[in-house]
Amino acid sequence: MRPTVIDIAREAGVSLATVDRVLNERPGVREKTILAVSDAIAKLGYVRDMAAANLARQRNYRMAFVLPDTQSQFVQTLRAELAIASVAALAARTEIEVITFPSEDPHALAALLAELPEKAVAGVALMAPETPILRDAIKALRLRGISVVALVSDLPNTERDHFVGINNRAAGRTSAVLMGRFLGHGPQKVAVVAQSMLLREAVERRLGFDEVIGRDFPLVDVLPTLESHGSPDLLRRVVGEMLKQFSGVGGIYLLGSGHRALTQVIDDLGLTGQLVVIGHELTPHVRDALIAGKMAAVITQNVGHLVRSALRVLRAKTDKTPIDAGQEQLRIEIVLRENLPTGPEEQA
Amino acid sequence: MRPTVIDIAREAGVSLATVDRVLNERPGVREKTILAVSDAIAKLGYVRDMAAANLARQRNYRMAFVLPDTQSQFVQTLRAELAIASVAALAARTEIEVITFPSEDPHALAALLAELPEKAVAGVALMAPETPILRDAIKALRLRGISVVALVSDLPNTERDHFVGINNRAAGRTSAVLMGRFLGHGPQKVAVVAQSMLLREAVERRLGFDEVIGRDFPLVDVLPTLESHGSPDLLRRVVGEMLKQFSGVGGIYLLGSGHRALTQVIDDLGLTGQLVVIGHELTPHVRDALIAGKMAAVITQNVGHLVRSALRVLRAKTDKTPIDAGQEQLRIEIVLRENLPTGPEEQA
DNA sequence: AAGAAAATGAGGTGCGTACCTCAAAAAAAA
DNA sequence: TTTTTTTTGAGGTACGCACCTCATTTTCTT
Repeated sequence: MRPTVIDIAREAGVSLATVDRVLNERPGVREKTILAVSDAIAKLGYVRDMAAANLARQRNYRMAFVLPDTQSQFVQTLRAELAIASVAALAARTEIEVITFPSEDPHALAALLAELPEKAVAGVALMAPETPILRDAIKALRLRGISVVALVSDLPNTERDHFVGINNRAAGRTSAVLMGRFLGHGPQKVAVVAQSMLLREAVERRLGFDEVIGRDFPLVDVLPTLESHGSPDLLRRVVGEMLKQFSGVGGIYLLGSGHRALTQVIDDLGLTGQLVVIGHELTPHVRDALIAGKMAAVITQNVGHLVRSALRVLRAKTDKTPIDAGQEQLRIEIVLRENLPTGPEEQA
Repeated sequence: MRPTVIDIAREAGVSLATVDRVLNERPGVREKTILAVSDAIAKLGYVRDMAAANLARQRNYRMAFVLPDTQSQFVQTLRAELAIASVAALAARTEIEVITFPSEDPHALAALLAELPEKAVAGVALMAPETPILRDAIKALRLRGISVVALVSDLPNTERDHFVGINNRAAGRTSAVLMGRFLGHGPQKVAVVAQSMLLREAVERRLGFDEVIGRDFPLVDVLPTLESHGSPDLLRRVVGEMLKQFSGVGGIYLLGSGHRALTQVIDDLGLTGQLVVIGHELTPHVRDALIAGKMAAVITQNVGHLVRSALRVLRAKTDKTPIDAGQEQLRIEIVLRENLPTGPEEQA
């Protein structure tokens, strides 16, 4: 039979009230008594029943997910996963609130964060670029006892409790190995396309990519980054020009997610299948491109895991419970057509 | 405020006892009343608090993991992950019992399974090859209300509730794509090495491998499978002979996990770095081989996720709760040196 | 309509924990 | 020592639910 607080009290020779004071770190207990209780806990192998504890505590975890108003497929996927997780979270007395901020306005973001304490939020998962204002806002949240988790892109110079996401530099390195090996032998050129090099992730991936190409694939020449600034037309134009201008381009590396305009311009030039196209984020369009053979590989992270991991970490932080590092480490996933996760049902 | 059973009773105009009868599917309630309660549940958006329910139920989930006595690194990793999961599971009132059976004795396995009902086990996760005797044993377990989950290798013709693991055929296909692309152009030969082709996984992977090589890489010639039968010496000899006999061997595909003897024989012949070696299961040795550049890629599944998924599925089955297909779908992971998980623990 | 059967209600207890109050005991300070 | 302060104990209530009993009401049979 699993030991309960009553067993601990008996074993330690103290009352239930004292055990309770020790367990919940309430004041008014001598060091000696705390030790006696701790010993009893260790001896009996007591594990606190968090379910019962939370029930008694009447604790309702309100967690906020703060996301930019970007219309990208990645953020949309994230929102979709959040919607799914919300349902499941309800059964674990956790409520998820999704808050959207204007992606270009750090002040608005800070203002939204400042409102959180009044909403009785226990933790915040935040996907936003780091700015001085944001640093202050996070500091303020932490001071009010609200846990903060950086989502997707890290906020290394802030006081966030944790980062949930992948190492983008390593993701870039992974892309480079695949690109280099898929290109095969002989001198080749690789074009790099990004939405904007102002994005931290893009910069980090590019760094990792260049690092490995330079080290392991000396015959591969990486061209300067082309920026689309979110415009399909611009993307089409710059890529089109690049492909006409440079001969010997064997691959295209997308620092962001694959876009319809990109595969289309390749199609238009009759180059489909001749270029090794590698990108990030397994969005619906990228999925199609993989199946159609228009992209060779995608480096991604499992957005479902991302959301669940953020939730678990936030819960652990508010419960002051240790987190399982192995479980929370997100993998840099390589997806080819052949290991594309199928829909909900695949298992034979 | 989240609705409780009391709210449901008030809304439906019935007593608490009736709501309870409906919720727990106890007899003695008219169809009409059941509907009234269901409507109230739907209207209020009631979600049963499983934590409180299980607390009241005094439910202790005893789950058995039945594994072969194989000394392979994969099974060892599995055991290690189970040990980790046991600690975490305890906090969720779940006890894990690991049972070992002699891998070559289906009767002994069946006998062990037959003992489970007396142990008050709620569910079983089973890693074993399918035999007629096993089919009967599983059927008997199901009849006694015990959930059965197939682990790692599926038991498709049995009455198992669920399969937790990857599709090995798809894993073989994935290996083939990498092998084909890594080999580059020109005619090449690929050797295939397995412990034994009696293992279902090995057969399925080989099928998937041949399928894709035959379809997408017509210039690649896949040699017959070499079997090591678990003996490092035999492995060394057959691979050594093969490499001397055939010229133009550019790659080796390991249907199982990488073994020290294999990389050694390649070393001895001075072929390290010249062969594309691809295998399965990220065991400690394979990890080293990746870092040293002796293996190009590993196709694997996350054993931590495997264990946690099996546990979640077993819980869901005993609770008669729906399972989240998205979360339980295990990914076919591709691991290169550059995206090797850096976590504190090993993953296989 | 009377009796039998089925459905429902009222109320209680317990699961393991949190948190509260008030009195009593022990330790520290005077 | 006495007084003050600190520590501890005893006991209660609550959380949301499961499960039990027994009385009462409703519905079905004949």
